[in-house]
This record gives sequence, structure tokens and C-alpha cells, in this order.
Amino acid sequence: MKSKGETVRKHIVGTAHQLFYRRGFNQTSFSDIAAAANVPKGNFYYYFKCKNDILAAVVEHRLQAIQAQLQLWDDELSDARDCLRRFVDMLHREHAVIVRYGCPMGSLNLELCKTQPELHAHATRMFDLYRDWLERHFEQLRYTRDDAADLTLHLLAATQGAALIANTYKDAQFLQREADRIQQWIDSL
Amino acid sequence: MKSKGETVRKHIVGTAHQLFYRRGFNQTSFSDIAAAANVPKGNFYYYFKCKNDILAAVVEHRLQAIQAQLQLWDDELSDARDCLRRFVDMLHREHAVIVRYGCPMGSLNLELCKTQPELHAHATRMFDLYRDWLERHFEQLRYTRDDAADLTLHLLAATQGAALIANTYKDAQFLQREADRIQQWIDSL
DNA sequence: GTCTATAAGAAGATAGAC
DNA sequence: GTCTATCTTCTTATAGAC
Repeated sequence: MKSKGETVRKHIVGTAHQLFYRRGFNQTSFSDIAAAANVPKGNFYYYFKCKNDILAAVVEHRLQAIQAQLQLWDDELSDARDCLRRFVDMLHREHAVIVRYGCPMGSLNLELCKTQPELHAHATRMFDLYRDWLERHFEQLRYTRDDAADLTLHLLAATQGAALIANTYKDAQFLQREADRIQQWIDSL
Repeated sequence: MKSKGETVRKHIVGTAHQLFYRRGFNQTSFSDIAAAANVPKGNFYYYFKCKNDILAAVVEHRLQAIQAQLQLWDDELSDARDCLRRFVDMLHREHAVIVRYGCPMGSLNLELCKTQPELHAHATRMFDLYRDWLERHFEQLRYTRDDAADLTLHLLAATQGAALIANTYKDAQFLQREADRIQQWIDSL
């Protein structure tokens, strides 16, 4: 049984997550979150002592969601190559929001890297989850540790680049084409 | 002969350009620019009527610089493939700042796409210059118009992805490796 | 053209009643 | 736990003296 406070807290985190993605972290004000979550501004500080703490909670929440997703893929797919393909499939499934707002991880990283290194480190952890998971699956394809690490970064770069250019030019078709191209590259490994 | 005002204006634009890149547009305040340029805040509004106008001037300045650079490459290199390679060389030449602040165009686009579509359109024009130029050179390699357009977006995505991941993980070596990989891809065309 | 002073509003954060 | 009122600081922007 969840306490009332827990429910409200999660509601705030969910709302903040959406706003941080759609408006950017720095461009999202306390009032924005309060208004969208229907929670009075003052009440906020009962749950979070500052704005950065909300981001921390949002990232924590995202990390758990990503973990659960990766676990699901592992349970569902036995072939390592299928796992890599499923990762790239995200570009297909999320094409609408990617074209509109970019990749949630990529844009957060690029925003925070400039003047908020403490927060940036926080955001990098989302990439780390995918990175570690992808590396393991490349190793299952009998690549050495070093090669798997390099191929992983290459794959992350390919997906991030596709997302960024699709966003820049609002071009969902390019995103699809690029995702297909990456899939073919995986098949060729 | 330049008027005094012209000189000051250019100085402001140059300073703003640096700060917008290093801190992000929204995170750069008027006072930041004024302090860095040693121009009193109030004096600013003699040259620009609002903050958005400074961005417009910065972008205009960048567009001219990019145009001049592309022209130089065209004058210097006769082979279309060499031109494409020279474009990718930017990742090598600029690796230090890319790792630190990301790609100036990519990060600006990703920042402005979220809540400032008017400004985003402005920033996209920088990509357009490279896009048109790259397309022309792919066509010189006897690709059809459509293929050249697709290959251009693919190349832009590859460079943007490399820059973003190198920035995320502060990994200059990866950026070099990825640039080499893209060069090899160009050679294979 | 240059600069100071300041208005007007929004931001993050706090105090304290309920 | 919830909410209102408020403080402080920082923002963009303006007025007007020099």
C-alpha cells in the first residue's frame, strides 16, 4: 500500500519528466511543473529541496524504466543480434516525439554538458545503461571486449546522429531510412 | 572605413557567439554578454532591440563564415571526394571544443527546437549551407539528386552522432576513430 | 553613441498558517 | 501533508542624462 505522499511524489516526477523532455530542463520552471501537475508551488519543497533534486528523481525514475525495458528484451529475445535490432527499433517506435523534441537522453546531455557538469554526470548514467547492455550483446557476437566497446559507441553515435538530423529537419522518413540502414549494418556483422 | 558603432557591434556579436556556444543560448543572459564584452548593459539596446536579435546577428555572422569556408575548400580542392573528406576533417580539427561543448550547430538546434521554433528555423540555416554544399559534391560523384540528398543527411547524421557521443563521454579518441570511419566510408563510395 | 539607474516581471526558494 | 503569501535574486527591457 502506497502512502498518499508517495503517489503525489511520483505524479510530480512524471510530470517533470515530460516537461524536461519537451521544454528542456533549464527552460522548465518550478511554476510550470506545479501548474502541469496541479500541485501548488509551495508544496513542492515538501517533496524536493531544490530543482536539481527533481531532475535527480526524474533520472532515477528513467533509469529504472530503462533497466526494466532491457530486462524485458533479454527475457523476450534469445539472439544477441535480435537484441541489438530491438534497440534500434526505438527509432521507429518513437519517431514522432524524436522528430519533435529529439532524443531525451541526447538533448539532456547536450544541454547539461555546457554549464552543469554535476547534472550532466547524472544524465550520462542513462547512456551507461544502454552502453553496458549493448556491449554485452556485442561480446555475445564473439567480439573482443575492446571491439565490443567501440562498436557500442559507434551504434550509439549512429542512433543519436539519426535522431538529431531527423529532429533538425523534422524528417521522420529520414529517421526510418537511417534506422533501416543501421539494422542492415547489424545484420552484416 | 568602419564606423565606431560597427566595430562595437561586431565585438558584441563575436562575444555572444562564444557564450551561446559555451553556455547555451537560454543560459546566457544579457549581463553575461555585457560583462564578457565590456559593454554596459544599457548600451546593448542601441545595437539590438532584444535578445533574439543578438542570436539573429550571431547566426548571420556564422552563415557568412561558413560560406567563406566552403568557398575556400572549393577553391583549394578540385576533387569532390576531397571536399567531402575536408568536411569530416572538422571533427579532427575541432575535437577539443566538440568534446567539451558539443557541435555548435547541433546543440543550438536541439536547444531551440523545443520551445522556440522561430529561432530554431534560424539555426537550421547553418545546417542548410553544409547540406546544399555536400549535396552538390555527392552529385559530382555521379549520384542522382535523391541519392545525393540521402547520402548528405546520412553524412550529417554520422558527424553529429560522433560529436554527441564524444561529448557525452568526453572521449576525444572515439571522435578521432569515428571520423576515420566516416572518411573510409567516403573513400568506399 | 555611451552609460547609469531603474522599472517590471519571472525565477527559485522560504515561512508559517492550516 | 497541504497551501498561501512572500522574499530575494536575476532576468529582459526602458528612460533619460551625458
